[in-house]
Amino acid sequence: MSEKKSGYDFNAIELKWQQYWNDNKTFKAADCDTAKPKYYVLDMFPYPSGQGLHVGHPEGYTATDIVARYKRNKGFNVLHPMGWDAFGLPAEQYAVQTGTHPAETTKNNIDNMRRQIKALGFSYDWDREVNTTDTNYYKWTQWIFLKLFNSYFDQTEQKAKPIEKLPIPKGLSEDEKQKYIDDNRLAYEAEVAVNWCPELGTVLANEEVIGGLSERGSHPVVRKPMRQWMLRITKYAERLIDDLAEVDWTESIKKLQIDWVGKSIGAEVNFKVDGFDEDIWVFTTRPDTLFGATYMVMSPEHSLVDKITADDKKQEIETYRQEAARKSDLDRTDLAKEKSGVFTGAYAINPVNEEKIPIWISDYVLISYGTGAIMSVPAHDERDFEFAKKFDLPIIPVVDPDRNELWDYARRMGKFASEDVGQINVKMSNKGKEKWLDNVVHEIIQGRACYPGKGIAINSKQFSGLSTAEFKEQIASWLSERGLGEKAINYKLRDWLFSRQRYWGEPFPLLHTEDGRIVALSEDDLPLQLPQVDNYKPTGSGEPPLSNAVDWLDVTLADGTKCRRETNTMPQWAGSCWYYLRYIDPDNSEKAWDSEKEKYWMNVDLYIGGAEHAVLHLLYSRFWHKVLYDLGYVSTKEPFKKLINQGMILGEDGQKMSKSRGNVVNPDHVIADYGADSMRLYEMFMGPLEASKPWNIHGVEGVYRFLLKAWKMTIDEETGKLDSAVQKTEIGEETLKLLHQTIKKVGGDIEAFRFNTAISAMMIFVNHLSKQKVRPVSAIEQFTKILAPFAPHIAEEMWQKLGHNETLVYEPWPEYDEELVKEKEVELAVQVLGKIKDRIVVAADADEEQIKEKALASEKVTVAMDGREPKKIIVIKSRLVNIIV
RNA sequence: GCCGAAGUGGCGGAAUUGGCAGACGCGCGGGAUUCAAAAUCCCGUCCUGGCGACAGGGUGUGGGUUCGAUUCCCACCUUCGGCACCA
Repeated sequence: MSEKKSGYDFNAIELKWQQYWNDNKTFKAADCDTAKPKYYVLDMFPYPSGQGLHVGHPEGYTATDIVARYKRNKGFNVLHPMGWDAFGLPAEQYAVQTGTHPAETTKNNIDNMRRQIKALGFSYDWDREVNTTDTNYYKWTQWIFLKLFNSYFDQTEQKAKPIEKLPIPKGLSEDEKQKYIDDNRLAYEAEVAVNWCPELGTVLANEEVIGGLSERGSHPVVRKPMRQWMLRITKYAERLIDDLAEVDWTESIKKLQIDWVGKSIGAEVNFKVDGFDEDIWVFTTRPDTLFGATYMVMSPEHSLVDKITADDKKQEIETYRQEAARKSDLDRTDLAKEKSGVFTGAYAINPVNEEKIPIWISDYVLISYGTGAIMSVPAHDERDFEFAKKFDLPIIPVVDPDRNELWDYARRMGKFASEDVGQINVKMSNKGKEKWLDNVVHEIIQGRACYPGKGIAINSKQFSGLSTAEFKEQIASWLSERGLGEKAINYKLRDWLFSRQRYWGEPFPLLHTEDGRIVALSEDDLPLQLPQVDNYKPTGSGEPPLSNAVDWLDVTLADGTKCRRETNTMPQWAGSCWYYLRYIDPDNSEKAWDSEKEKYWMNVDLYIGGAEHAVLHLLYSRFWHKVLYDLGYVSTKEPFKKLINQGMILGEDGQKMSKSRGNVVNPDHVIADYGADSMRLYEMFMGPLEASKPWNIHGVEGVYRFLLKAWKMTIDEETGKLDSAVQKTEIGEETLKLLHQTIKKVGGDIEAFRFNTAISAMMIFVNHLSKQKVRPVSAIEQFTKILAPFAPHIAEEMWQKLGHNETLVYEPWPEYDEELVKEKEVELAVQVLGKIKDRIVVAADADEEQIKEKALASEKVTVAMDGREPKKIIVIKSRLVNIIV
């Protein structure tokens, strides 16, 4: 399209100003400038994919750019950086297929995406660009890893400390001492079950496994314990929840994080195994139902299963375990609707009543949560109830339900788990409801139905009659006194599996000695560079690709000890966990960042990115930040003050954009046809930042027309100079009022991230001003300033044509006068009994009496009142009048 | 199943300490300009009835609170996003 007859040659204008900003380093952020307040605006940095930018990226980037530019106008020293989260699988897979080194692929992709991002005119300080795959960057990722490795978590102080300060129990041998230390590090090695695909020779992520088969090629996948590096994020569970109070995030994102951490309070209880000298610990949130525990279930992976299984059950147990191993975590829950399990032949002793209860294994018990074993109380747990029904195990009720809670529970369930009670009917009469509840309670205390709620204890010896809450308290002390259990807190959050069997990631700065010890590199030996390899595939035995780097692999220490390097690499999260800190001091070769600069810039005032990172990235990042805080490297508890998740931009068909649907919009084309300013403006005009909304190319035309109109009200189409209607005169009353209203609205909307309505206000102003025969220069100048954060190129060009030589990036934001914003006269709706009958115009400061008088004087109102007397007259100033008769 | 967000014209959306529903933009209809078209400009545009002034209805559905509800409360339906037996 590229309509340039109007003189609005956006391609030329945009190129010109991008060049200007670049040459003049207009957006360079000054470190530690105490003359100005600082403002740190951060985008989630992108993975440089071969597809390049999609229209979703610029949405968040435009929002932050508007804020960054606005804050500069408001006198802030703004830090607004950009970089690349460049490790990751796609470049590695491309390397496997083509032999191209991932570094080369990555560089090309970055060059392309940088070009695309620059074409949108964002005000980044490009001198601070970071790249997680750069050795000068990942040197410090490795440095942080060493900090984790060389720290432990002090339980009483609830913080990380250097490992040298770890108190070591007396009387340990050298080996035991070493093991004790290693077991307390924040980074530790463990055998964990991973999704192993023998055919592909690699470990797969949960989402790469579908129905027990690999997503690529449909090969069988099994759960296999493998040696992995883990990070002790669970130590920070409590603080990750508590410190959310300090940040300005929406309640729903906070809740997402809280639920992910998944704190639950209960007790761990010790069950002896009958005939063995073994203990099985179980975690329960309902220690008050111990008397109702009629059997026990262990996860198939539980370490005691082999030991306690009776000889005649071994075959059956082994078969079941193998079946369970074949299922991924997802399949276990999704496909296994019907409960399954096998009896081990062994019995446990219930500590409260010495009853022998059978021990089963079943895959509904997860090895990774709690202790990997549960006590089953079928009368008060739905899963246990289902299992007991299926295998005909006894059900002993121990809670007489609280009737209110039972009613709520039954209503939520929609039905009740017993055939003998009729369907629940929400519209039941009170009497009917009581009768129905009587029946249900009867079913429950007969053990024919399950009720998981609170109530009064029954069948629990000396504890009978206690409320659930009292019982929990008393049983906890009772168990504790006898050494049979303790209060305990469990979290759904697991320690972070931090190693990957990949090539394209940060190498761990660790050595394995011949005799099995682990030695960390010293900080002086960093960076540990990624070696060249001929083959990017894992070896057939599942060894990571780095095992192929023979020259790199073997190391001999100064004392002659022979070592092998760690061949796993870090996950993509590692680099993105701390990039916001490197932006503060990106070229520092002595330190990860200077602490004066850190104190000046942190924390991040505004962080915008996709909702897909609302849980993991933010949790991991916050975890690292807290460790760095404990060790004194950062000055704030939390990294990100204000967080916003932008919504998704859908295709024109309202579907998620994807290559297969063919509905992907390429920003390059939009910029070529309508310009970057139109692209930016449209992405903000579509709707609220946080909502998902469909792309519509006609919408781009709409905002383009707005820019064109703004251009034409300023510039003469023929001469390219100021239009003759633009004159140095006083601004007329009406225009002045609208101008001040617009300044107020746009500023307020930017502060509240309501960019769509800010643009609409500017449209109203341009619609008004472009109709005026004479257009005062000062009105246009002020308008240009408020347009600038949204459409910076056209604004700079207009600013220049208005006779200014300097960029308007640092021009002060226009002030508005509250007096001028106010309307002098207002129109009120006059209602009779809530229905609008007429409208009256009154002075803005008219009092109630005057308004009433004027309203009652209306002829239409008189007709509508039909001779009745007003009983009450409600006056809402500047809104309406309602007459009640 | 659980948790979260949201349902407003033909479309994207605006309006909430409860006070004139539909700002702004798209699309559509009509007109101007043009040999004609594109572009541009002007007018109209929630629905129903009426030539009309006007009347009635209207914010997913059904109730409730209120002088007054898109906004608050209860129940339900639908869509999207997240989680997945967490004892």
